[in-house]
Amino acid sequence: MEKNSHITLDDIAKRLNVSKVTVSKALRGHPDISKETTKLVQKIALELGYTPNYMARNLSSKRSNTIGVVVPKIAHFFFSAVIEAIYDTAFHNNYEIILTVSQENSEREAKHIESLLAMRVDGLIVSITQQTRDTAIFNKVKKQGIPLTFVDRILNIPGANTITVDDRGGTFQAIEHAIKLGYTKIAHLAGFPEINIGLRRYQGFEDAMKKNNLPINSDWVIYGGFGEEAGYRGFMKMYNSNNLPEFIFAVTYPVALGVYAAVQEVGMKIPNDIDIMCFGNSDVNRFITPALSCVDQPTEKLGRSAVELTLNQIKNFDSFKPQSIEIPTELLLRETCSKNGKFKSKFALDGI
Amino acid sequence: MEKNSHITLDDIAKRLNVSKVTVSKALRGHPDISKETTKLVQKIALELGYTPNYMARNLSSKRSNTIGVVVPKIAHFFFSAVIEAIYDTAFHNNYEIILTVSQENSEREAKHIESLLAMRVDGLIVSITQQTRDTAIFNKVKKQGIPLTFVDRILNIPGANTITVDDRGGTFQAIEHAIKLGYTKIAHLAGFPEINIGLRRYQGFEDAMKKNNLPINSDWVIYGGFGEEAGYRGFMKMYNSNNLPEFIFAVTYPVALGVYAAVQEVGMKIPNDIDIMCFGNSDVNRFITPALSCVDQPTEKLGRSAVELTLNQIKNFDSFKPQSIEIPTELLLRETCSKNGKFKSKFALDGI
DNA sequence: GTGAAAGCGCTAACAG
DNA sequence: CTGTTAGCGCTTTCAC
Repeated sequence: MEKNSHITLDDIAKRLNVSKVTVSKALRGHPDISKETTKLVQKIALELGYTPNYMARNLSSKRSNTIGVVVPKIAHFFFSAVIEAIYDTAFHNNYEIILTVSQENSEREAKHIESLLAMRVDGLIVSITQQTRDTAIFNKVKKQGIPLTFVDRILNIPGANTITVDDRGGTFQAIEHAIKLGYTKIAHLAGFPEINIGLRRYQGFEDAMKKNNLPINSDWVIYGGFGEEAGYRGFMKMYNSNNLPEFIFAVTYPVALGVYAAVQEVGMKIPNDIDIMCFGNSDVNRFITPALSCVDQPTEKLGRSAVELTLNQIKNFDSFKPQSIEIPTELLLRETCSKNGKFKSKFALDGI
Repeated sequence: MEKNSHITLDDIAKRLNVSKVTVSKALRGHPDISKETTKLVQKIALELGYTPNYMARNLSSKRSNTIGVVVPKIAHFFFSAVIEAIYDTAFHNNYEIILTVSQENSEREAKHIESLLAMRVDGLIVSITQQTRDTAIFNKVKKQGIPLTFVDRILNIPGANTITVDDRGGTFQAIEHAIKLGYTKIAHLAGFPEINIGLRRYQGFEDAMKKNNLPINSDWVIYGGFGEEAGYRGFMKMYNSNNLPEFIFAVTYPVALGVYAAVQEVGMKIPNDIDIMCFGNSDVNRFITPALSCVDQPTEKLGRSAVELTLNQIKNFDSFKPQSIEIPTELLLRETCSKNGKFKSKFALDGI
């Protein structure tokens, strides 16, 4: 029960009358050491309850077997799913993850990155905050030669990898679907244009409208953020000006939920009075009434690719060329924006 | 851009013709060093882009300023909220968190704990998997003198702290509420009795039934797990035996969602044909129709307390006595189990 | 196959 | 106030 009473290599070595080098090698299964010695060492190590000291190991080997991760939020469907995939992939590659949370605060983000550098992570995976504009800290990361991969919310840093979903194409597909259903008066609650996902999703909207020769009504393109309030306010603005569209595409699912709230408040009904769809899936999309159709982001693939790409760069540092990967999305039709009724029940349970 | 070209204390020392001890102290703001030297050192450190090496620091100081965390899941409302609180609290105390995810797999849990021990975390916070029965690894943690705090899903380990919510009292309150509304035929979908939350919630159910002289019908106490399928199967079992209760208390919200699915499938309606409530809140509770009343767990407080307690033990190692904290819950009434209609609209947005 | 020597970058203890 | 000495526990040459 004593504090700081750890068994060391030397303890094992003395017990067996060998040197600690032998023990070190045996424990790592180095071919230098004979089978018998190796077995013996491992037996004693177990017996003594030896726990290696990674700090010492990493200090002398100059690698940490660790990837640092910075995300803006955890308690959010998208991020928690991506994070889970990151953890899984790292685990299967025998790497540790050190996760930090910026809480959408860019100063905190920078602090976390400093810490991660100080911990000598072998690579870094970042999804930036909504407010990140300064690139200094990221340039520092690259200057120290640390592989850097941006996920979903990206920055243009020379030498960094980026992994995004096809925001533009996914949105395009969704809008085209709405148009095929007969909608022509189409609104877009668009987040912020300074953030890449806001910009790209808007472009997809624009693409689809142009291709179908539909006018873009500037009253129906509303910026204001990615949260519920943005959706609520966005709808109310259109409602109060007595100029409502037939269909709304929301930049995120919380924005769509804000619209649901506003629509109910004014006594209208989705999807009959006004129809809606959004970018991004969540549990709520599935269970809300009417169930909310959306552009589904492959979170698992995003997280996995981020780790694999970073690992790849760590292991092939000299020959590696920075990559930008864009992952396709899928249209997930439920009760909204889906007149044909070909959707699964929202209560359909997986595997039953 | 070179790999592994880090500035060290010595580099700064040589530049200023002082010893590296002076630099080390100056950088940490040690009172030994004069204001001018300190300032000068900090200036040069910044200029050179110095990043301290925590591995070296921790190796020699024998502390890591780090708390290890093991949770069964991330992409789950309850855990992601607790984790976020853990991160926040650690951040404000200048501690780092190393989070690992067991994916409800006890072998993986043990592996992660070994890693965290090897990283020499100063303390450990754990919420065990559904299948954890073996206590060996936790005893090892205590043997190494590492402060250990269990959160929500606990194990009985001598010397460990536990932080739980009042599962028994919260359930009691919920069942009493249902009884006051006039229900007497009450069912409980109860998870697994081997897990503390399963056991405690069942006890709360039992308490309320006994106190109100209501019989407990063994056909209406159904075990089977904490997920959606458990809820689906539990309801179907009662339905198929032509013996339905008036009210169901679900051990978790996924179990309740499974019941929603089953109820819809057989063409019944909640809350008129059968009413329901559950332990645990989530976004879905709020947005589903009818909105699902529940026992609300104070996730923020759980996470915060876990970190504070662990930190307390780290800092007062010798005088510290292990603690068991139980945090009260709150009844959160929405559209189910709430005949008086005094609930807020499910679409009510915070702060609007 | 095995081990002795050197050092990773830093901090703690003590001496000046 | 500043510097010297000695490690922390491990891995990496390079001899034997």
